[in-house]
Amino acid sequence: MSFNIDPNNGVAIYEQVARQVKFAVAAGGLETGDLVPSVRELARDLAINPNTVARAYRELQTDGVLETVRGTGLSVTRGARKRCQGERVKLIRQRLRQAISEAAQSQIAASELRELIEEELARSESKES
Amino acid sequence: MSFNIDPNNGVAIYEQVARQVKFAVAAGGLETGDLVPSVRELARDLAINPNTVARAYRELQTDGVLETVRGTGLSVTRGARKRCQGERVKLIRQRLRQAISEAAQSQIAASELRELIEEELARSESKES
Amino acid sequence: MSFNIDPNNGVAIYEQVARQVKFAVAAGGLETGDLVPSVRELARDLAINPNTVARAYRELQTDGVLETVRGTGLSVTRGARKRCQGERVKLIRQRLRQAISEAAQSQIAASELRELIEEELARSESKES
Amino acid sequence: MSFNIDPNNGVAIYEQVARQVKFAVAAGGLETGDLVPSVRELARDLAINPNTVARAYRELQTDGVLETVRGTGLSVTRGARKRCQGERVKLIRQRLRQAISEAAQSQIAASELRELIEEELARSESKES
DNA sequence: GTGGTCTAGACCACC
DNA sequence: GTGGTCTAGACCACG
Repeated sequence: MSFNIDPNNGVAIYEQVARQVKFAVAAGGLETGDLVPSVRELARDLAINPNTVARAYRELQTDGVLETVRGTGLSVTRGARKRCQGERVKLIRQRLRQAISEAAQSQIAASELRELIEEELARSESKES
Repeated sequence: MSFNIDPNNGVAIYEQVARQVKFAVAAGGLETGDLVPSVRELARDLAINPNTVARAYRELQTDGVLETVRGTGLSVTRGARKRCQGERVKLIRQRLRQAISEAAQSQIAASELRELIEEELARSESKES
Repeated sequence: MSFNIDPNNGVAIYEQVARQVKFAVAAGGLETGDLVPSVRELARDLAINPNTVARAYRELQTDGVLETVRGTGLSVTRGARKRCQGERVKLIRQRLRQAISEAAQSQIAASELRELIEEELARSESKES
Repeated sequence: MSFNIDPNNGVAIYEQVARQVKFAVAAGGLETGDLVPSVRELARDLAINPNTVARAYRELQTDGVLETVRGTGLSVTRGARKRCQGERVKLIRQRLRQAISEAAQSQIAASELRELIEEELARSESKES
């Protein structure tokens, strides 16, 4: 359950946090009743402001993924896993669809698109390592 | 050269305008020396704020796609087509980079990502035909 | 559409703001497409922090009551009125549920509770007239 | 003297405990000189934090309902019953008044309010059984 | 001008 | 210790 935040990828930080919690729930890393890291702890770990974490957690509450346990923390709800599982791939599909649509508008063929994604994959892998 | 604007697709309106001009140039719909519609006219046609069109045209001037013709309007520059054709790929790269970054956060491996893009490509092709 | 805020009535300020907007929509004081006061303006008028207003408006967006009009402001959505009229009852239901739960803890029977509510209804009616 | 705790009804748990002790005293379930369960025992029975019970008992001491008996525990004071009897209905009245006031703001008529409370009563009864 | 995001720091109730 | 709320002030993109 180690999150990584990219502050410059266009997606709001609180949104990145919320997503990664959802993905952890979907993957089983967080199960029903588990407590998520405290606002302050996660903020410290990710080197971001506690309010930003709080906002992510608030969003997860309204999405029915987390619920408060008074004076204790925030725990994963019963139906959370099911709710989260759909989202993982769905999000990426959306992005890819957008990219493909824009590529089509620019008259870029599928073969060229495949080359581009291979180049970008290679680029990101070299960056990670 | 009929543009369509989607005010809620996440992309800034001025950006959508600028792109579609660039695509028109890249595709040959607008050739060297052609005049683009006046700010007021295009704003009226697209039902958007003239400032927004002005900003798009300003961006296109900065990018060397358009140039002012004194007392006449804005025309497509000589090197514009070539320049726009390169831009074409740049935007897609950006999108793909974003998708890859998000996929990594969702713990989606490169192989799975390749599968997804193949699925989405197939999907878009079937939709076109 | 004049709001009044009571900072010490136990209900969060942002919640009071959100409710009063909802009630205004439900009552027809704000119609589809109307722009709500800007974050800064309302904050000034109510003498509260702009972030607090922003939070109320954000809640109203996730509730589907408001939507952003880029660079312009926030407008009332199409289905908002209907949605708000439903919310109206929902809020009261919540309150009643709370009262019933407390009554049960005090071992107050349903019949006694009915009597109490009749008394209080009579009391409020006499007060109004 | 079996208490029931609803951790999500908006009322603080220690407050729920304190109230139910008061109601037990008012109803005669606890008489002058009776010892209340120890902090640890009650905490175990209700599956809540001992600190929470301790806080409830502290409040009851401040309210003059309980007093310490050295080396023994906490016992019900002499004047406690009379003191507690007034409170039972008072709290519910407060809640109902609040609900009625909010209903009025939302333009919900008395008749509709009666329907709502009947529905909620039915709902809570079905839930109990 | 508009909303959106983030940071910083404070206070509160609750466990 | 926990989350919830509020304030203050900054920066950004957009129209």
